[in-house]
Amino acid sequence: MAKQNTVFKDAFNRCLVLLETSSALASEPELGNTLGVSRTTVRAILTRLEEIGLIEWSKRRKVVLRKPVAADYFPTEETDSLSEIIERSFMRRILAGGAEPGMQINELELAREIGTGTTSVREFLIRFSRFGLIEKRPNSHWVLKGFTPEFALELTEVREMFELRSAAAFAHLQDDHPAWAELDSIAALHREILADVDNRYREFSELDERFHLLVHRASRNRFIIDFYDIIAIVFHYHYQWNKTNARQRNARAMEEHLVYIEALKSRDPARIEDACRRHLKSARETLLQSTN
Amino acid sequence: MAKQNTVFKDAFNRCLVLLETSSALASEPELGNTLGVSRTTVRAILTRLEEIGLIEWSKRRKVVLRKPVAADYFPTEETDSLSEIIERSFMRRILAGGAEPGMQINELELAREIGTGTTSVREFLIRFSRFGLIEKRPNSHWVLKGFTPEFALELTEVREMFELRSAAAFAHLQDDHPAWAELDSIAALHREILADVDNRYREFSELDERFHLLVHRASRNRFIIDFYDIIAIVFHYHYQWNKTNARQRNARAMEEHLVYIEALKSRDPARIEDACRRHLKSARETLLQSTN
DNA sequence: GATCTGTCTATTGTAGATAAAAGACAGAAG
DNA sequence: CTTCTGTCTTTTATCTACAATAGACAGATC
Repeated sequence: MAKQNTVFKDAFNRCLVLLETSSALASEPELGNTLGVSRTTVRAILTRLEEIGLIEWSKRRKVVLRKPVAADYFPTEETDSLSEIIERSFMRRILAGGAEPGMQINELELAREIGTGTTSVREFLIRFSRFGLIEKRPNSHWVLKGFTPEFALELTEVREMFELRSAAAFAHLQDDHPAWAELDSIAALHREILADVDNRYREFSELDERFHLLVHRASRNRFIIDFYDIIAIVFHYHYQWNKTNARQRNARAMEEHLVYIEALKSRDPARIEDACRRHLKSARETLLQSTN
Repeated sequence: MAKQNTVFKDAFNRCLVLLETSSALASEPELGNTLGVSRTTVRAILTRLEEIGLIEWSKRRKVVLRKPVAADYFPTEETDSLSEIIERSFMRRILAGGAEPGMQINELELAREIGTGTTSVREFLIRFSRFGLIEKRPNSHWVLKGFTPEFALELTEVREMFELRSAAAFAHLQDDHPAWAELDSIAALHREILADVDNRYREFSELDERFHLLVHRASRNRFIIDFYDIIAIVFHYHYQWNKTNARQRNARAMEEHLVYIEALKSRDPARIEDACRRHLKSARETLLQSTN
């Protein structure tokens, strides 16, 4: 295969979701916009919808014949892009276990294990190297530096610098800046989840990312915002594979977030700094506990 | 061609330099160590040295027959690795002119212009993207964000945070830490160059990088140290293509460095911060002047 | 005349192949 | 018994090819 058609499959599935509720389909360019794909892909989707008898399609006329059923969807395994698959597979290896710092990483071996070509693995490793967990020996292998306490400390040191500055910048956003509305919506979601924390504590991971990214954005500095990718990926996988005390940890973090959010809304620099520091301190401790 | 033999050619040239002074050759593993290449490459070098009649070689016996002459060397164009060629060629395009922010970057076109395959260009762009000057639209082209004043300001904002912290950390290095000796050697070189600044001001670029990298290293934080790559590459090409007032600018920067170095040696936090801030301020202004 | 569709072209994402370079191992030489 | 060389295998760096996807343009439809 030269290229996976995951863009098509994923967009197709999302199109089926649209059809669940709506009984009509927009024009090709409009659909492309909605699904975030090109018209070429839209036409491939329409062609398939017609093939499986979901619609009748002739030029502008698109008649929905029936509601989609489970069997119409592509299996979710087939809708992940190759880079997502490689990332997950790689992160599992290095965060979830058995990967000693100093270990060599072999492109060919990794590619075979994941069932993909070497080019994709290589490109993934290059992209991933900016996270500071691996390093290349030119003309030779990659070296795993490992998810060690040093890594966690270096990461959080920079994070603290960046987030304190971003939080301070947040206080100076215009009153009508959309970030304030987003902040309220995030706060509301926190309260909702906390009210039913036993069942919904797993939603914290995504919320956490949304909140901190919003704060970092206030810096209006691409390097600070981009750096948040590293935090996000580390915490994302960390939450996924380190479940000890998850409910309790998440509840505590959400309480801290709410204090932090109130501080931001007060625009009082000292209060913001205090709330931010407190939260970052406990985030650092959480992360440190899971290093090897 | 599957792979350029630039490693071989470059190591071969460096081996000739060794032969200029020395009249004997060490064992294969030792030579490999000296040149930083594998024994496979060392043997390829020895084979060629024999072919062009520079040595006689039989097992452990290596007899140098004559001194190398200019014609023995590979031309320098052939010793640059592909990624260096791509980097230079790309930086010239975006820093030296005619590249508007928002412009699309076409992998195939770039590859053709540089005379290389698309894979190498792609990998370069991925590596380069961490510098914040370009951005990828998935399944589509790259977008040039451009060497704009915003870029320069965002870059220097982070740089200032990092360097102030690193400089402060420098003051706490052990007395016997090798960085102190390196600092002295850097200071001496500054004085040397300043004494003959009209002829030697071009050496500043390299010296600047050496000095600031030394300071950043004191942070012992991989993210801070890695970030210095961005500064280094930007300033490197900036010095190369923006020659207006170069002599004067460099002289001023060197004076500032000397004050900064003295401050570091005093280990007085306030004095360090002051010297560091002054220098960073003028570095920022220099950079800003050359943005478009 | 604005927006749509049919058709065509250009570009990206990925696999597979191959030369260069690294590196492993056994036997030779000190 | 340590270090070297001869030989062989493994891995990386790079090219080329090709399907998926994006995107451009002209004529059709509202």
